[in-house]
Amino acid sequence: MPKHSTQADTVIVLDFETTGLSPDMGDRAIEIGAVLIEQGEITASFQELMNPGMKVSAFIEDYTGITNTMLRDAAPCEDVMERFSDFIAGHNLVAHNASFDKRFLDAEFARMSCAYSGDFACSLLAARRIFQNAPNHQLGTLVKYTNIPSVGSFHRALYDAEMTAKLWMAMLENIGERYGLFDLSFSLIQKLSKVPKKSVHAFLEKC
DNA sequence: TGCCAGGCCCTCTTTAGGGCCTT
Repeated sequence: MPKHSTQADTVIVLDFETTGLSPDMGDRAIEIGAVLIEQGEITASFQELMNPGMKVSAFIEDYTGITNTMLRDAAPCEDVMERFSDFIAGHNLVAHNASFDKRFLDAEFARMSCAYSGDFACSLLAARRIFQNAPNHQLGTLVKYTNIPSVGSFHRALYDAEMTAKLWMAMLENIGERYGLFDLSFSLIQKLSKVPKKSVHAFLEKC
């Protein structure tokens, strides 16, 4: 879908579980989870395990709870990513530490000559500016810090995507209440995420 | 043989180093 047709009032929040940290070093995706936010509510979701064609390490099995046995019968990455491409078509994208998920999305899509039209925003960069007093900016810490109810398992793709989506909405609400901004655009949060921390207040005052 | 990420961001900075965050 051409870039100019990206829907401005919706966003997809996504999270990858992977075999490691770097697609450039041969790491692959093993699970994708995502939710669609429309008008402040989660209205759709996507979750699939995928077979990376290699064994995952004991560390990854322990870290994610995703075992080699679970992946043995999963669909190949290419099949899952083709379905995921349809799910995200036309939407802007959000992830916690988006540079990580963007690298894997780009790498998996590059293997199948697939592209996407949306822009990325990073909930980690935004949270570092909006919640400057949080103990740290790991997803789990921010979920507790913002009193988001949490009853699932972190480090599974759909749950992390859901928690990131709720964090994203909490950040929009926080800015809205503090600065009287109730028509926050995706691009404004992108710009906020590049503002020096000490200039965040002045930036939002001008909006 | 041994090693292996990358981007952001702060500071004791910019001719650099190291912590944070993601799996």
